[in-house]
Amino acid sequence: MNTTPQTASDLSSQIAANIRDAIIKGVLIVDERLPSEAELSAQFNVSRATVREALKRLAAQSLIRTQRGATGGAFVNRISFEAAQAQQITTSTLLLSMNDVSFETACEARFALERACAPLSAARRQDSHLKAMQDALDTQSAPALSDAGFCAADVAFHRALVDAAGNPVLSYQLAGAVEAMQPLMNMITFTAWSRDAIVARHREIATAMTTRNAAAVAAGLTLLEQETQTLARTVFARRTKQPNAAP
Amino acid sequence: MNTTPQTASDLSSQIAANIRDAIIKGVLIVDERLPSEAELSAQFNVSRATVREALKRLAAQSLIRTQRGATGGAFVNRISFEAAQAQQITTSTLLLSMNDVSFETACEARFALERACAPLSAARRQDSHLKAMQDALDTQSAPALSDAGFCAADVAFHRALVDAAGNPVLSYQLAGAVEAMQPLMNMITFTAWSRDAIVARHREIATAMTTRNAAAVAAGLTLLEQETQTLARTVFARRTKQPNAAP
DNA sequence: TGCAAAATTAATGTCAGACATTTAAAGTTT
DNA sequence: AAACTTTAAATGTCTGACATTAATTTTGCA
Repeated sequence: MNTTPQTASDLSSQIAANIRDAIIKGVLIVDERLPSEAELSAQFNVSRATVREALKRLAAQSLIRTQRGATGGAFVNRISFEAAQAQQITTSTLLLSMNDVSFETACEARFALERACAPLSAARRQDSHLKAMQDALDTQSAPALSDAGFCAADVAFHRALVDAAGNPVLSYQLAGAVEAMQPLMNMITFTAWSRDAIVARHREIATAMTTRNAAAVAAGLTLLEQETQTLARTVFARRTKQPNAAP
Repeated sequence: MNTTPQTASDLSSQIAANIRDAIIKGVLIVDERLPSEAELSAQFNVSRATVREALKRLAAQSLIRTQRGATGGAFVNRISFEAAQAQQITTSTLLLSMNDVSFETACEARFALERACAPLSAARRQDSHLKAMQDALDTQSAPALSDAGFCAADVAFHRALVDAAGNPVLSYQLAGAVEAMQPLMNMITFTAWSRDAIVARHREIATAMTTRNAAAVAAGLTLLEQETQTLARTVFARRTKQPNAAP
């Protein structure tokens, strides 16, 4: 397995890596208490400050949690899907914004992944998922909605679609892809016309979900992807011709 | 956006969250230097030790890097796909092992995602990808190979398939799904017969990739998924009947 | 003058020890 | 027995010092 082979010269990294490996290999199990900071500093022969820096690193990855008080200490954390998702979203968002990933590439990835859910979602969707999609649709249809609000409802719609697959692993993996697209989508100014087009596709997809028509869900997603790509190209092309509007 | 709404009572968490938000919102840009630890401790009115714990948290998420020496300091890091992948793999692996996700659920997610790549991979694959797949196949065909080795080659095969899609975002998102399955796969003891079956499916997929037959790639993956699920069910059923062998 | 060696400096990395705060458990009193 | 108090053990924070690193400046000599 890949056990972070980075040669970290500073002690706190080494200690963090050491404990991390113990957790990954199962030497330390969930909810087990680590030795106290004083004991760890004795074991590793470093100061308490150094141990603490190592523990903070692990806490940042949700690998441990700490508790104060008499029976407190550092405990191996059971990573929850929620915590993992939150981390993944942060990382994915920054990854896209910092590596000038093209809108095209990100969009393609997102819809490809979402189509992967279509068969499962169509088969397993509950009424709650249909309702969530309908609510998002209603929000998106409001004429006075801001662009940011429109995008947020868009995310809600697609997350409902993904969650309908009833597979938490799938939901987790896709959270990053769907949410990380939001800042890129926010760069687009949606005209009333383009909003109508998107909402129309969403409506088709929602209908297909209701009738459990997997192929139609996938087809709707493909159509939506094409229109989104076209829209983005148009917006970016116009912006290039006429570089900056008023600041 | 979701900006880690956790009410962290300790100062180092608050400071870390503060700086993290500044990076996410673009107040601090890539390669920009943060104030020195002494300056930060003055700004936030805390000791240097506390600031350092905050910085270590950010470093653990690859948000910053630090450099020693006269012109050193903490710099906003450009998160690389590599670093993000490594983190995602660690998180995904622990997530699966700690939440007793069933083999079935994980397997379903993995193949669903992989099928999402099939059309793109078939269309864009280069000779290098075919070669990587072929190499993995050759490795898997060796009769004296250990189970762990067989699984490692399996991962290599599927990663080549994913990378062939030529979409770095897709590769990043799927890295977690593919790699995190490995420990679960390692729980299975592959008989010679089941290995042959898997290799045969892989061969079909490789052939379909060569001829750029997207539908055949997807079909091959579906077949492989079904066989893997059946195999796992068999193995686990036998293990339940006859709980522990020699330790 | 030009260049190499040495000193300077500014930053992070580490240490030691102290005190503050939190929390559970043990002890005490009514 | 219940409520209160004390104790102890742990993390959280602060202070000040020294070690180490690496860029920059100064010095010294050919």
